[in-house]
Amino acid sequence: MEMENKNPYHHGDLKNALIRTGVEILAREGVSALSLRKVARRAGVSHSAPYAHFKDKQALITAISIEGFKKLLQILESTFQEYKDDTGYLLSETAWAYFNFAIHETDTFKVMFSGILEKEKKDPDLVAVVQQTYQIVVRVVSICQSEGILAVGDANLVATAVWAQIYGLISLYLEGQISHSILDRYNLKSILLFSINQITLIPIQLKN
Amino acid sequence: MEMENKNPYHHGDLKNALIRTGVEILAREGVSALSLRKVARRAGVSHSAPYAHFKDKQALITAISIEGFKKLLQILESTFQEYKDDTGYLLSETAWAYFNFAIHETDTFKVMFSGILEKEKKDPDLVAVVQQTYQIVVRVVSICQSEGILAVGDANLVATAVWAQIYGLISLYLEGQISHSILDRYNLKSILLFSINQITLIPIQLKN
DNA sequence: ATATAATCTAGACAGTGTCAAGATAAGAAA
DNA sequence: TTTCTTATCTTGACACTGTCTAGATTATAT
Repeated sequence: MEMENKNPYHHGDLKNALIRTGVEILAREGVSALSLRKVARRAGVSHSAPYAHFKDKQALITAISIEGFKKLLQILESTFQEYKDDTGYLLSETAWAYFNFAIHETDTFKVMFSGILEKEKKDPDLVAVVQQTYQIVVRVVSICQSEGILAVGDANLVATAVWAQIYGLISLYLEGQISHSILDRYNLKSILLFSINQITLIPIQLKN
Repeated sequence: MEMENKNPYHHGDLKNALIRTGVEILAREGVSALSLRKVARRAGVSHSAPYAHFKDKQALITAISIEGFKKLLQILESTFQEYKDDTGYLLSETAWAYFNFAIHETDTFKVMFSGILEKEKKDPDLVAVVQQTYQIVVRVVSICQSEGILAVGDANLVATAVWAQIYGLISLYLEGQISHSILDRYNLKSILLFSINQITLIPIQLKN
């Protein structure tokens, strides 16, 4: 919670302030409440001030998206550090960390992925941080392969399959597409674990 | 391509006309171009005429969504009929049909699932058709289980896992999150097949 | 100190979703 | 048939939105 004390009547360090405000609105009021004008208003500037720092609304969203990926990256990174030697739990804990992020930062997650960001707009910073996130999955997969937990083969392909599995489950859950009969009978952790174990060669578990 | 010939100066069978127009706009100009006013304009009525038939913009989108699910349902149904006895191909062809639908009707697919439709709004008709779609997956999974292609266990859970796998891959692809190195090396069919085979007990193939 | 560039404001434009009042037609009741 | 009622559709308004232009203000560099 660092603050820029200088309150220069006319300037601040907008850009970052706008991103922060955007992230807040996203977390508090959801993706549908995220408008450029509201961000500007909330940040205490005029409605077209953001255009000095962002080409578009899309550009702001991309910046927010990057912030989200950084946070996710950090979470996955620390999970990796914690379990990189406890290989029996590595995959499941990584998946669970991913899932947790999506559950708790739902709207950020939605903005990071689905719909809003079109694939043409490949901002280099975005691409970079997405790549880093993906690389963690690849690393986890490689270790699991050498431990006999995942089938051998092109680690990139396997990583894509694993990522699709986890991401698919998260998406279906967030969109309320997982049948009630399932949600009533099992908790999320079990469902996730079961799904992952469809992919593993030997069953793995979640810690605690 | 049935048409309502009667062109009653003042009335038609709006509601269906609005849905059709919406579907068209979605297919031709994408989800971001889908506005209530444009649909109305295109259908030749005033901008608030739709409110006689739909509570909301959301309600129109839900109706369009239902239309999409019906189409998907029909595709999966006919794929099922074609391969229900050719069990070696049943799972992969179902998955491929699903994938194809998503590729060709991308924006309809996006509307059907992600983001726009909030999970609170559970229109009974929508829920019903989604259920039917899901049931096909369950049926496919059950057959694959009895053929030793998929692991035994709660068919609902396995179906969820399988669906998550396929849906996840589709989503990642549509959002451009599948790494270039993979897309360059393999074609979509192979990637899909590889992913599914991570889940099967014995390798399956795609026809032709 | 002055010129140049970055930043911010104010105002406008064409869109949007939604609501309220009223016109128009269709169907039911008399 | 004529009248009443209800569904449908139009017009106009309101508060929003993203984006653009012109001008004010400040920082930076010369």
